[in-house]
Amino acid sequence: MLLRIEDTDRERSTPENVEQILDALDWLELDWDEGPISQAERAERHGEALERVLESGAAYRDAATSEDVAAWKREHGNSGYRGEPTEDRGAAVRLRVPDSGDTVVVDEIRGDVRFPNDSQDDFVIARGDGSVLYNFAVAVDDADMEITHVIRGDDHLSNTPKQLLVMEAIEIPPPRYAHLPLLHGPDGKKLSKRHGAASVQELRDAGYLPAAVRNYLALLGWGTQDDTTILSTDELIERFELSGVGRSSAIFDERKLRWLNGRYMREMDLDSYAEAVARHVGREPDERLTAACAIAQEKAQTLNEVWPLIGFLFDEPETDEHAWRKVMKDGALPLLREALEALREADSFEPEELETRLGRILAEHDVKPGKLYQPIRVAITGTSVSPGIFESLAVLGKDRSLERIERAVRRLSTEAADGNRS
RNA sequence: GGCCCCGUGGUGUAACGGUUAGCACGCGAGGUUUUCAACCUCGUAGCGCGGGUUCGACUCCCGCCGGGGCUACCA
Repeated sequence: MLLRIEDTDRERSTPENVEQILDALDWLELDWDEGPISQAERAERHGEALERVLESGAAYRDAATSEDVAAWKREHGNSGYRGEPTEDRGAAVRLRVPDSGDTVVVDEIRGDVRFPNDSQDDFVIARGDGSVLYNFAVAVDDADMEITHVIRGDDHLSNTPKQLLVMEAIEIPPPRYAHLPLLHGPDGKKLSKRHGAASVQELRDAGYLPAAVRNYLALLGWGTQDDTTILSTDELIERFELSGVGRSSAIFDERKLRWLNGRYMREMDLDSYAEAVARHVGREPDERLTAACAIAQEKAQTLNEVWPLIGFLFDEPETDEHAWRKVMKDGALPLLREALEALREADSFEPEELETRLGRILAEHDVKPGKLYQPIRVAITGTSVSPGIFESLAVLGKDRSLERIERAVRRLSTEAADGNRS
């Protein structure tokens, strides 16, 4: 099965444009091929095919401009435009569409879709300068490249009869067609590069995993009989059926993608996880990063969320003043001082020992865990949200932990003194 | 305007002539808990409308309404 990748965005394909699409395919870990025919060769074949249809009478030159056609339509109602053949070599070339009958698209997903020929214009297949237009070019390419399946967005369904008509004119057999439901943005309009929010590049930058994106996308417009949600790529390949694809368009829901991505993130093995995080934040994976990932893996739904959780282990954190004010009050200072002592005496600085030592303080004063742990958290991470407190301390290490808590104690003391004075 | 496609909760879907219309995300409540997540339990909400066909319609037919796509000497 040879499948043509079709950019559904209505832009002229520029090299940058194509580059982007190929990048996206690579990121999604999808295989692709440049195809058997070069760009130059294609142009040549288009020219040949054009000559052929002109000679056979399947197409003709017509001097009418688009304004002329519009005027013609106003006069003749909504039936398809038919032009007047001219000898003018500079005129555009139109394909002669039959006056009666239907052109029927046999679609693997939608069944037979009939398009009445009398409502179809004799459409332009080549400009006055001889360059061919999309609907003509793809039909010729499909034949030349021996494309067997054209699987593309629903927005191309109405183009298909034109392409079919072209293939009929140049006497080549059509490929099989399957028109997938379109993806819509939250605004209900078809998703395109303009939507940004859901382009593959955006998804990558937002920290989603290729496997999760593949899983999520497959579920838009398609589902298994038992409605399974989590499907590995192997399972996807195993279970996917074109015939099972739905017909209605789907709205892209990033919240569900987030959830799904979180599942994939949590199930990754630590090394791949650290590697993915490293690549995402532009660092080299090392032992420290791996240790950091180990304590954050349960908490992040996207790669973007990882660094905010572990950044404090690498750089001096900036203090979230809101969190500070919320946490550093009433009993915080004395508890923090005690914690400092307890931690100083710790020799292993393993999570278990830290929990024991700090737990003792809790028991002595009969305070809720949050009263002690939140101040420590803000002291060492700068924020009130972080991985588990014992793990965080352990990975940060004794010296740096003590240093940061000391600093917090100093600041608190100063603030208390200032408070008393005023 | 013309041609075409589509219509199950907020979202993605399952069931396709007979079910209390299932599942997942989200949302809400509770539990667990050192924060945030995660996790567990319970709950919330749907067959666009109107006619047929049928003993029986979400499922079949027609109409309407709604959404979308195409309608370039663009791709």
